[in-house]
Amino acid sequence: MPSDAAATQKVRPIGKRGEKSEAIRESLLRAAEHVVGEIGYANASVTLITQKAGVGQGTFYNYFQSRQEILDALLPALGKDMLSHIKNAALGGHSFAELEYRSFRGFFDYLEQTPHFFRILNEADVFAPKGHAEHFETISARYLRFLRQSHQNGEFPAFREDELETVVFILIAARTYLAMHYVFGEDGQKPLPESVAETYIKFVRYGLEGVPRSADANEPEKEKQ
Amino acid sequence: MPSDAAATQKVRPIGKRGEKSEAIRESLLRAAEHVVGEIGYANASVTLITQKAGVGQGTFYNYFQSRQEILDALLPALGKDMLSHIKNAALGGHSFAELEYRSFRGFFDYLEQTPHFFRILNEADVFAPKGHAEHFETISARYLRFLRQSHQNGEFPAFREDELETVVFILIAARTYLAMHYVFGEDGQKPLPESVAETYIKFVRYGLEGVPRSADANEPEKEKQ
Amino acid sequence: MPSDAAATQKVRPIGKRGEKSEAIRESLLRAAEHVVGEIGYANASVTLITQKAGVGQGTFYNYFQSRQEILDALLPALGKDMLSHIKNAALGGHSFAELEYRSFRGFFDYLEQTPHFFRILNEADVFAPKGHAEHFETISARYLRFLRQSHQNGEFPAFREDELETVVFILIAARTYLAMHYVFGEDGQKPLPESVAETYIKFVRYGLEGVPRSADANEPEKEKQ
Amino acid sequence: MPSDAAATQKVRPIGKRGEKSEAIRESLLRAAEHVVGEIGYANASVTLITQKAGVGQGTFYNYFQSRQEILDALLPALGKDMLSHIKNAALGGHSFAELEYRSFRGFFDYLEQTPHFFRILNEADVFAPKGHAEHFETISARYLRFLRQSHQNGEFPAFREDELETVVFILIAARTYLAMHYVFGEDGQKPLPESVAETYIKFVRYGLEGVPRSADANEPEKEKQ
DNA sequence: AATGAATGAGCTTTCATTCAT
DNA sequence: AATGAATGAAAGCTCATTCAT
Repeated sequence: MPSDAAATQKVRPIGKRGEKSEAIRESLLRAAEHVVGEIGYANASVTLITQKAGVGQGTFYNYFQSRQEILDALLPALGKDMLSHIKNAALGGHSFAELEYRSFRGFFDYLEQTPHFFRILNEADVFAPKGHAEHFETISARYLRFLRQSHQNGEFPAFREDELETVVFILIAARTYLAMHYVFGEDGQKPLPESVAETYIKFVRYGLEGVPRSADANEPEKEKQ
Repeated sequence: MPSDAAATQKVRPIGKRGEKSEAIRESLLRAAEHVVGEIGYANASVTLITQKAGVGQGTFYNYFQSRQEILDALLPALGKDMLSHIKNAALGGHSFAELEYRSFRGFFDYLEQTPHFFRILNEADVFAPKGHAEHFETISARYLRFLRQSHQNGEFPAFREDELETVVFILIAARTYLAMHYVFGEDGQKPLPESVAETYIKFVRYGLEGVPRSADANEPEKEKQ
Repeated sequence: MPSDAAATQKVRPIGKRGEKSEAIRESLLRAAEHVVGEIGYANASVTLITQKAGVGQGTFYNYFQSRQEILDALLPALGKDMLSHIKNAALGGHSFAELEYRSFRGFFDYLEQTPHFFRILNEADVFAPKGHAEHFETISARYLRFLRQSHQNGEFPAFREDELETVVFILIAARTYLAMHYVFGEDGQKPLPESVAETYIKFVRYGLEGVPRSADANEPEKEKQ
Repeated sequence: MPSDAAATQKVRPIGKRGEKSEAIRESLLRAAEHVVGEIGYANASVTLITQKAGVGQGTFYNYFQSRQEILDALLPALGKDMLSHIKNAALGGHSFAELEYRSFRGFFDYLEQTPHFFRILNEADVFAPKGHAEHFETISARYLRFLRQSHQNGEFPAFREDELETVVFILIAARTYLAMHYVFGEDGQKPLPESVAETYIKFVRYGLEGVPRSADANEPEKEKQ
């Protein structure tokens, strides 16, 4: 639930000591998320973040050692969010193709409801390399586990297990670029066109599972819903 | 040959007026390329660039209207370079798979000999959006033309022509991320492992061309060279 | 008491928070006054001002949004000073002529003890137009009120009330130019010669009040003091 | 005749050597006049001036030793113009009042047809002090001669000759301020209201010549024209 | 004599971080 | 622990002037 009303959030002091501490930290992270999401890492000044968080400027340094530290903390925090969203979205799928399709859609759902996320993700590579690496590590590891499992279940036998990592990178890359171009392209944010999702899943299924060469394949058997 | 020794290059005045002018402009671009490649757009100050170029600070503004302008000029200039390199690399291929494989290798060759390029490419999205958009436009258009031609030659009949754009984005994304992780991963620059290239091309071929499900496919028939 | 020794003033922190703040702001204004008074608006750099004020450069922007802002603040601040000085000087006068004479002298007294003022006033027209307009508005309005009152008391019946504004401009102009030439002329600052003051007041009295043509007028009845 | 079409003037080479030289110098002065008149001394860069003059940047320094030099040359050059215009305007007047009135109008005529002039005059005090002093010297000397003559002819007997200088400063000041407020006030340039001219001349005539105290003077006998 | 590119001093402004309160 | 004022390094950019051609 990274959403939140726009204006300055005032930290409401809660009961125990540590809880208040935690609340401020949270508040700063939330504020940073908004600020970065709106104006980018480059312009996310400590002043802006603390203002949005409703705390004094100096307070910042009681919770983070440097501006860079909070920037690096941003993506991993959101990443967890995203992962759990995707996990949910994938529930109920059975075959690899089903699961992949659902999680693909889950990813784009998440983007739609968390518009800041993509900018944070995208710029992190440059501005929060540590955070980016950590995030990437996490999601690619999970993705890899998923592929391995499918592989052990006998899917895409044309690939050796040690090839799966490469495939993971390709799939993550694809998602990201498709988001970049179709969702966050020139004129504001739009939903991903269904046709793009279908082309993607077709390409991936064929790529991994293979398909008869003669393919009359223009009606991919995406899950009936 | 954008490479060059590290230290300050001194501009040697050449014969005619315009030639010298051109030489300085070139020199500044070259310097910017180095600086950005090494420390990123964010830290590429005009001072650093002019120092590296061996000219006075003020001189910069005789050739570029602003710092941003040279940053935006960087990628398109290098992009041309890259494209012609890849074109060369692809010469002699016949089938889609052959051409794709060769140009894929060509891309990674280029990265190897132009180590700055990747950082410039990667950060451009954030720091030189105009330049990045222009570059992306160019390469995806070319890529699309290539896919369309193959499609008209009867390759990957499982895809409709209007799906090819999506495929192009996936392929470009894949290259980029593979470069990011295998070539510019944690410990300095390394060549792309051949196994990764093979996995990539296998995935793409299957993805587009299809393959018998029973695939004994672990010996991809990449072109014999 | 805007006077002060030349060198860097060190801000002595006073008791309460707000007081110190106010002290620094004052200090900056005072410093700006000195700097502008000595080398003119054009050369009054933020660096110079903060140095003279004895604070760090960045501190400046905690108190003023821009260099221009402090420049615009200068004249209105001093203008208030001047007005109250003149008001004081005029106390006790009765007729128009008496009041005018006293306030004229008051003006020149003020210049004498606030030597920076004149340059600030003079250049403001160009460098701090907002401040200048505000100042001019204030003093001409006050002057006009004064003339109107005298007029209602039956003085200078040769003029209609709507002519008084024009007269005000003439009188302000006269003061300013006389200061420019006699006080701040070529060789440093000098007091206004009494003879000039007398000529001025004679000219104004005749101009407004009239005088017998045959005037034996070389002994103007300026107030006996 | 300082007027001239707007765009870049191209210097047309004329017959003799020295003439061309003179033409370029003239051209630069003319250009500077325009530039300063439009954007003020502060923003009148050498580049702008040479561009407007249609000569190379470097050429400037063949004709003036510094930017300041041309700025100082500006007002005296225009001042001559103005003086001859005023002289013309005054032709035919007989009494002091007549002559003064005519030259006063002549001054405002000149402003009307040479709109740049006032800005140049006004800012010169700050930006071209040498030029300003020279100009002021010239015009006040001439004015003084005029007053002296009238004085010797028996006008304003209430004043001693040594008082006339002070009067001159007052009169020049008055003109300038009236121009500033009525002609170049807030909303662009406007002609001087006739009523202001009348008030001025009335004030001056009375001031110098005296008038019966009982004055029913609201119909000043300005010259019948 | 005319040129215009090269230069660097100097400007205003931003902002992460420190630290006294 | 919370604060916010103070700080100064560093940035982009302008422009009068020089000078080689």
